[in-house]
Amino acid sequence: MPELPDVEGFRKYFNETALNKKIIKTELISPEMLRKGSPKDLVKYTEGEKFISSLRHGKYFFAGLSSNKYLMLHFGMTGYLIYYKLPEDAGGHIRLQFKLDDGFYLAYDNLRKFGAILLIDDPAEYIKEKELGPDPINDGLTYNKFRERVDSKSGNIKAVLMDQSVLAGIGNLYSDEILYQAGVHPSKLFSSIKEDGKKEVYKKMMSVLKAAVKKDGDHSALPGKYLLNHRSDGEKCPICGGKIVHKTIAGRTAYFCNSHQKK
DNA sequence: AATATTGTTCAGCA
DNA sequence: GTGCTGAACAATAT
Repeated sequence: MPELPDVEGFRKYFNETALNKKIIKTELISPEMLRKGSPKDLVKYTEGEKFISSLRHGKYFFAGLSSNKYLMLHFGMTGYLIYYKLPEDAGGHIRLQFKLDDGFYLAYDNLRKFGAILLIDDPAEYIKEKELGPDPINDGLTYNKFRERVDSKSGNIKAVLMDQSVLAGIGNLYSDEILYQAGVHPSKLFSSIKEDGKKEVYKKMMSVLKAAVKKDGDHSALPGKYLLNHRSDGEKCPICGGKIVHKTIAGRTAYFCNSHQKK
């Protein structure tokens, strides 16, 4: 699930469950997911420490620790956070588990081991290292700023929206959703879109992300006119009655309406 | 049984 | 340097 709205949902969940709690025990069940540093250090800087803050940039989540370090989690395609009292209520693929001082556990579950676990010093530095673009929600991205980031790119609009160095947080599903709402074909070049269309892409990007953040990334809670709940071939387009089709664009499976998103 | 999958990164090529 | 494609990563569902 994890694109910007989903990860923001995890952050909220973290705030409601683990923030300001002390870690009694740290268990790294899948040490290969720790992409740098030693498991020993992960334990050293988390056990006995408190979670004191949380932040998110794009699809990256950071939990601030009282040891002055940050736990960075990337969720890949299948990661999520889960809070539970009984270990049998944990997900089936727990990779990292914290026992908290309230008797509950907070864990990072990830079926496929894409994603990453890291212990870092400074989120801002990490974001710079990764060359992540601005986060449209956190950074209050204006239309001018959006144009500044996107205008220099020559790839198709879907690829540009998904490029984390242009903007951080949009992936396959939400890029499709934004273009569907804006009525723009995913394989169009941004430069070939008329002024009005460009503005529409920006507006829909902001409104779709905001709406999804409000629903904590829960797709089924989004309005019926969203493509997210109609991502399959031959479905009737809830906006214009056209047909939903798919095609590989920017290396991913793009779904779009073959009638109101014209090339 | 072959194929697809909400993400990232890298090699190879134009 | 830019952009595109395909592969790799890993595990599951259809």
